[in-house]
Amino acid sequence: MSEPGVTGIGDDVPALAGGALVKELPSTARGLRTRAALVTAARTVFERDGFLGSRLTDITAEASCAAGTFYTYFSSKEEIFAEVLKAAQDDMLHPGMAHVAADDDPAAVIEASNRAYLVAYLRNAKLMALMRQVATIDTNFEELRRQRSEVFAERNARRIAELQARGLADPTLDPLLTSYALSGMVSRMAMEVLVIGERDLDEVVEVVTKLWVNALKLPVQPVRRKKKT
Amino acid sequence: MSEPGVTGIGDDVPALAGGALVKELPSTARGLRTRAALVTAARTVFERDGFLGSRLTDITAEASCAAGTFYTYFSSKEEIFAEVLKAAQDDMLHPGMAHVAADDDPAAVIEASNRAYLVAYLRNAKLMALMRQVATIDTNFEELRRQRSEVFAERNARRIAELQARGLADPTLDPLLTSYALSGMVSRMAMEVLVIGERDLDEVVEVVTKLWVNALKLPVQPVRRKKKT
Amino acid sequence: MSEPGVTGIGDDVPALAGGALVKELPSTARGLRTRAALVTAARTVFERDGFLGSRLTDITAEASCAAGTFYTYFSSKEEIFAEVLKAAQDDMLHPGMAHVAADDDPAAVIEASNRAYLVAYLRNAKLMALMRQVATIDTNFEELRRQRSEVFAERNARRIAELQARGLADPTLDPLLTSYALSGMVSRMAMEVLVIGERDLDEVVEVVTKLWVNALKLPVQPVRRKKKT
Amino acid sequence: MSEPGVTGIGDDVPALAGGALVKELPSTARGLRTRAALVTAARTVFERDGFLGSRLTDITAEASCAAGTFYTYFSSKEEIFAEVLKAAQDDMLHPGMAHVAADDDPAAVIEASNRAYLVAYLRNAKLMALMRQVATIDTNFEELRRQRSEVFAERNARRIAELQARGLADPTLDPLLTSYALSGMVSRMAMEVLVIGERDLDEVVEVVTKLWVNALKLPVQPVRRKKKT
DNA sequence: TATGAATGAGGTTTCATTCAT
DNA sequence: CATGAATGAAACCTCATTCAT
Repeated sequence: MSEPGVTGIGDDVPALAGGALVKELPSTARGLRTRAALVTAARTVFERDGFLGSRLTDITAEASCAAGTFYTYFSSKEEIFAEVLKAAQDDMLHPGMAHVAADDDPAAVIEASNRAYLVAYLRNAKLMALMRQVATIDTNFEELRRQRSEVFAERNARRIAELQARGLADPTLDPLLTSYALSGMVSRMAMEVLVIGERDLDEVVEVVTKLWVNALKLPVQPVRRKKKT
Repeated sequence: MSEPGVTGIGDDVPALAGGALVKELPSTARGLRTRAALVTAARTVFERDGFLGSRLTDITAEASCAAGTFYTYFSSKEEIFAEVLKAAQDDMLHPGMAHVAADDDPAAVIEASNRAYLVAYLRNAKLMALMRQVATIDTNFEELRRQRSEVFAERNARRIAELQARGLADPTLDPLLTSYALSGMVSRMAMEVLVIGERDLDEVVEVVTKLWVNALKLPVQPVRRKKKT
Repeated sequence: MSEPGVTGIGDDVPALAGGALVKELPSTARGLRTRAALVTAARTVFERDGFLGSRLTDITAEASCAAGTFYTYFSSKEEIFAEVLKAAQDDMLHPGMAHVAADDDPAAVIEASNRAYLVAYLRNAKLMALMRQVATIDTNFEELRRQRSEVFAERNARRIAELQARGLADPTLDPLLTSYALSGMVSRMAMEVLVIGERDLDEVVEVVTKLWVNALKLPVQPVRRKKKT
Repeated sequence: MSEPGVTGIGDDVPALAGGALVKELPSTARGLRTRAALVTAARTVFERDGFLGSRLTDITAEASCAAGTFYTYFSSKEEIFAEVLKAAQDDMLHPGMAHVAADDDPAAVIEASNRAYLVAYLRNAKLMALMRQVATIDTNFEELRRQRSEVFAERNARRIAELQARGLADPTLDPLLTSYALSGMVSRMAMEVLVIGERDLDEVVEVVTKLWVNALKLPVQPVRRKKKT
């Protein structure tokens, strides 16, 4: 969910801290309920007050439980934030990415991919902004973010290389760097133009797709226009 | 300095707070010296520990003065940070942007522009990272950043429109959105690939320039290769 | 307790701040104990060092708790001072005002009233001095004091008007202004002569009562001397 | 000026600190000018912000001089405040107390005396409030205030004794205590009713005079009504 | 598990006072 | 005498974290 073409936050990228120090899941039903309430409350509070602006007691208050209860399940604000991300990721694993026939023309695939990404971004805009903030504060999250970008960039780089191999894309472009640049471009547009600038989704999809196509010098096929979301 | 083609941080974009509530400059030489020492110390400390990680006493210690002296010149960490930005901006007003003949082919202009931007970015990489952090923390700086992006995006949009008018660029692209996208792309590459990824400058210049050229569908002229910086 | 004839600090005069922003009472016994300890400690410290001279840490030290604990229950020195006043008020609600038969002669009523006031004043002398100090510092307490004076002045004014109606008091006196003057006189005597001047209580009671009686031109009845407290 | 019948602040009561530690007067004209400017500025600032609310730098700023200059003439806020009082006292030494023939009836003398007091009080209301505040803060000023009250109370006590000796006043009243009570009454009315309550001067003069006369049981002479101010 | 009071380190901020120029 | 920058002690206040119940 950090880069276009993505279908979830972090996908299978391993969680923070490697799992060693993280508290175990509660065994009782009540425990599970409380824990879940805390995670939900944390997302609400974080989105309302920002990561820095939130106090643990705000979160426990929002979850209607005592301050001390927090430490039954988490050991820090960072840890519960990671949990919020994970929950959101689960919620985004099935972004309903329009299935495009594998033999579709590359431009259509790119457009579908970009649209799916931007739609998901918009739906989780606040969380994305939050993630951006936390990444500048906590090195672990910065690293997490970087790892994800890399995963996606590499995936897209493979696609680009493939298109080059099929003689469809400009062969003089370095696939990985190109992928970083174009993926970053879409991600940037999502925050700056779509969310902050409040531009229309279709407009943004159109322009980034056109720029991808042009940049890669893909041959333009007879347009089979897709209906809007 | 937030977007490619830029030659300074903010250029003539007005500073934060408009100057009304800001403490006035000291009248004596000694005062000016101390104030300057604080600004220098602040940059050092901020770059070393981050904005959040820095305490005012770290700054005064670095400047070898008493804690109270800070308040003689500034009223908050935010205020001295703004001053650090301003000082850096002055330092960057003459980035030695390679002069390109006005009649040069557009690709050459774009390349020069991108190179100048990336070089300046690299030189102030830590400050840029800092700015990114502060923008996610303090709305005023976020706004400042946005205003600057806008200025540059609009400038580049005018260039693009011009190229379209001259029949050199893809006329179907919306100039402003395209500008946002491509400018953002370079800015993103600066931080992610050049600074964090530690990729070679020339490599990055080459790829972003090629992508600009392709994206705009500029005609490629016989290459007159520029010497490296 | 600010004016003669009074039987408590503020009686039913509403407390400062209306209770809206004030922290709520703790729910546990331990919390109530700590809170009470703080209020007691505050009174001790305030009476010893004055309001201005007291630091919050003096209060928490006296209450044997950590500095931060203060903020669990109060948000400022003013707030805990209001609480000290309230506690004292409760302590003074039953000043054992000598019951005087309603058909007693007015002079006897006045004497009993003045004596009750002065006795209570003496018992809370330090707190009264404190209140005087705080009223000159904090507008809210000044206002509180004023409201109380008004309440009592009006009550006494009604008594005076009644005596006038019964043909017992000088009918040319404005009841309200007279009440302000005579009530203020007793209150002043309490602080200046009784407390600071350390004069004998009976002496003061005698003179202020005689002055009230003379001033109102009450008829003097055959004296049925009351035994001293 | 602290009690009725008074014609100046402190009259000849010795100044604070006995004169030992107090800085000497400047010898040059410039010095005298600066010092005077500081005293004037101090009164302005104190009356505007209260004693506690005023910072030395506010005073020097108001006097248009440097912070350090303050210490050329005074060693503390208290010291300059004493100086403000002294200056005001000089300004009030000639309150134009209506001259009353010595053989006038006592009631007329009392009325004239009360009126003069209340008029002067009104003219210096802010300073009086200030004095009240400072007296609760600084023991020296409290003592100063007490000494003055005493001086006036004793003076008035002598008058009362005289009236008793002439068979004009109730001989059963203790002259000193009575004086304290009645003088305090007027002083109290000045602040509470005249200044804070904004009642009409004549009204207040009338009631306090009548109460004095009644309280002392002075014989009422055929009224030779004085014209109002 | 849940509670919520208690803790106290750690930062900020003020301003009377000094002193070199 | 005047200046005004520098000083630094002193107080405030917050909030993550612990722990007895």
